[in-house]
Amino acid sequence: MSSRIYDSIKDKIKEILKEHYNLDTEVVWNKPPSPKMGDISFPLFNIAKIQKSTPDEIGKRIIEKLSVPKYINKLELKDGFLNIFLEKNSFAKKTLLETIKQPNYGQNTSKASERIIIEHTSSNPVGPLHIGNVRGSVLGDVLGRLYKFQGAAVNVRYYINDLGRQIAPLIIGYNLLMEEKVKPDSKIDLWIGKIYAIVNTFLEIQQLKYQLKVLNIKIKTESKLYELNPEDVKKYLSHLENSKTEQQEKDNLTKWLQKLERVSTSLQKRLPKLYSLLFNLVEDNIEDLNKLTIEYVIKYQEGKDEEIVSSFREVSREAISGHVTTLNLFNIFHDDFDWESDVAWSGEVTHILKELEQNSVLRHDGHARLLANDKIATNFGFKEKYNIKYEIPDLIIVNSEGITLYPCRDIAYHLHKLDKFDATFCYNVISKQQQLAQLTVRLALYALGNQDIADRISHFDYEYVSLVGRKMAGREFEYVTPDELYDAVKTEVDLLLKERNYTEEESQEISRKVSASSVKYYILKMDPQKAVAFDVKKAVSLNENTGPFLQYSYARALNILKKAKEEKIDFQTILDSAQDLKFEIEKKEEWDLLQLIEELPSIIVKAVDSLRPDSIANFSYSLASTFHKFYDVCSVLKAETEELKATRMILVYSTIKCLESLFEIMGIDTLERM
RNA sequence: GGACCAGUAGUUCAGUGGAUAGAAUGGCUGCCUGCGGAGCAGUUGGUCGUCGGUUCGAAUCCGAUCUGGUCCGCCA
Repeated sequence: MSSRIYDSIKDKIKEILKEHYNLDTEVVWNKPPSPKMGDISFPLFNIAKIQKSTPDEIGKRIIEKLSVPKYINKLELKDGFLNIFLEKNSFAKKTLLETIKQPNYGQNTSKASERIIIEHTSSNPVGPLHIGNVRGSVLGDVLGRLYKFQGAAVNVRYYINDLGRQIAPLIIGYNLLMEEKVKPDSKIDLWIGKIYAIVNTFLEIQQLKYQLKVLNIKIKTESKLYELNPEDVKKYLSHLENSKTEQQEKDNLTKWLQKLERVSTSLQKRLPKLYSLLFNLVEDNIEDLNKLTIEYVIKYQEGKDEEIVSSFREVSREAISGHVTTLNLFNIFHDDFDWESDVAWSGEVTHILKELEQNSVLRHDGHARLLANDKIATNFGFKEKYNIKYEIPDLIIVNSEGITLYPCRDIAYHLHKLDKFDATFCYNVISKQQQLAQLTVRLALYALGNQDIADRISHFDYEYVSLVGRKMAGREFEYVTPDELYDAVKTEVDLLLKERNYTEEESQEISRKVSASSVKYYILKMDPQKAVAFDVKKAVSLNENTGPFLQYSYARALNILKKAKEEKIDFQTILDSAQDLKFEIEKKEEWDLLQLIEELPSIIVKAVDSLRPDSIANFSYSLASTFHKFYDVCSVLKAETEELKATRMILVYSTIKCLESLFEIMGIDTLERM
C-alpha cells in the first residue's frame, strides 16, 4: 500500500525518529482493521525494540513532536500502534484539487528516460490466436501502456516464427486448395488452423506407419497411406503387444496410435468436407508427404527457392493478418514485425556458433551440440549476479544432423534486437514453458561478450491457460479463440441492447466496445503466475468484476454530470472556484471513494515496478464497486447543502478521471451510454 | 532425479511482515414514483495444503514435506 499523503506523514515520523533518537529506520504504515481505530496506523514494535523502550513510550514522544498537519484530526495510541484519525475535509480538498489540476490524473514522468521494447504474442503462423496466446498479448499490451503512461517510449514487436517444421504440411495443403480454387470457409487464420491440423495429421499417420514398419510390425490392410481406420489400429495394437520391441517404445507407439486415431476421427467429424477434400488431394498428388515436408523445410531455411519462399511468406502473412485483426478488436497493436527467417538468412547464426565454439561453451555430446549453460553462468558471474544457486541444464541448440534449432536464431535476433529501437530495456512476454530457452539466450549473450545486452533483456513469463477438463492443442484443432468469445458476448449484448432505444449505429458501437472489454478484462485480471482453467461461461459474463461493469460505472458517473447540466447547474464554475470551496465529507461511502482516488497514482507506479498489469484491473474493480456504493447512498444533485453537492460532484468528476486513466492503461474503451 | 510456478470460503479469485484474512459466485431475503437495477444491501460459509523455524507479530520470510502444472538430448 502506498499513498502520497500517507507517505508524507510517514516521512514526518521518520524525521522525528532521526532527530530525536538518531534512528534511521524504515517506517511502515497500514490501514487499521476498523475505522474506529483510525484511518492510518503505524506499528511501533520494532522501533521500541531498537530503542529498548516500549511502543507506548515511543508513541508518546512522536505525538509530542509531531507538528500536526492540517489533515490530521486526532492521534491515538492503542496496542502498540500509533493510530491517526484524518481530518477528512482537508484531506478531500488536498486530494481533489490535485485530481482536478492534472489533465490525465495519475500520469507521471518517472519512466521518461526509458525506451522499452515489448515483444508479445509471437504466435506460430499455423492457426488462429487462442486464449492461451492472447494472455501474453494482453499482458504485453497493458505493460506497454503502463510504461507509456509514465513517459517511456515504447516499441511493440511481433516475432514471426515462420521457420518451424510444422509450417510445411500447412503450405502443402494450402497450395493444393489454392490450385483447386477453394475459398476459405471462415476467417483466414481459423481456416489455416483447420488445414494445418488436417494435413499434419496425415503427416503423422505416415510417420507412425513408417516407424511401425521399421519395427517389422506389419498388418494386412486396404487403407490408404494417410488413413488410419479403427480396425487397423486394433490390429497394430495387438501386433505391437506381441512384438519384441522395448517396453518404453511400445508404450510410446501405443499412445501415438491412440492419439492419432482420436484426432483423425474427431477432425473428420468436425470438419468432414475439408477433411475429405484434403485427403483426396493429398492422396492423389503427394506421393511422400514426409519427404516433401523435409524438402520444403530445408529449401525455406536456405531461402533461395523463390517459389517456396513466397509460399511460406504468403501463408504466414495471411495467418498473422488474422492475428492482427483479432488483436485490434482488443485495442492491441504492434509497431513492428520481425521474421525468424530473416534472422536465419542473415548468416549470423554461423558466426555465433563459431564464436561460441572458440569460447569453449559448446558441448558436443553424442552427436548434438549443447550450449553449456551452467558453465557460462558460473564463469561469467551470471549466477552470482542473479543469485542462482542451482545447476542450470544445458540446452541442445544444434541437432545431430547439424541443423540449427530455434534458440540459435533467438540468440542472433537478440544480439541486435535492442538496436532496432535504441532501447534501454526489452521485455519478452512469453509463456513460462520457454523459461530455459529464454535463459539460454541471455547466457549465450554473456558468452559472446554482450553482458550489457543480456542484462537489459527480461523474460516476462506467464502460466498456461487450459480449458476446463481438457487441453488446448493447435495440432488437433482444439482451442478456444478470443474471436468466438467475443462473438458469444456480442450476441448476449445485442440482445440486451434491443430493449433500449439506440440507433443501429450506436448499438453496434456499444456492443463492440462492451464485448471487447469483457474478453480483454477477463484475461487481464488473472495473476500471470497462475495457471488458469478457462471457463467460457464466466468469460462471457457481464456482471461483477468484468469490463462491462467498469464501463457501466463510468456511464453512470458521467450521467450525473449530464443531468446536472440539464438542471442548469454550472459545474464548470464549481470547478473553477474549487480552491475556495469548503469540502465536506459526511458519509463512509464518500470517504472510501476518496481514499481510492487518492491512492490511484501510487497504484500505477507499483503496477509497473512489480510487473503486475493485472493489479490495475483489480484496483479498477474496487474503485468501480466503491463508486456504486457511493452512488446508492449519496444523492449528488439532491444533496442537502451546496457544499455537499459541490464536493460530491467533484468526487464524481474525479472518479471519472480515475476511470479514464485506468481505461487508457488497460486499453479498454469508455462508453457514455450503454 | 533436478529446477521453476501454484496450493486461501462448496466454487472462481484478491491479499508480497501488522490488529478481527477480503470480494465475487451458488443457496436464502430485501430495495425500481429516486442521479440509469449491466446496480445496492442482508444472510450463510475459512485449522490460508501439512509440519517445523525466524519474529513482539506469519497467508506473506526460511527449511522440510504432500499435491498439481511446466521445463530439463535432437519440434517450435
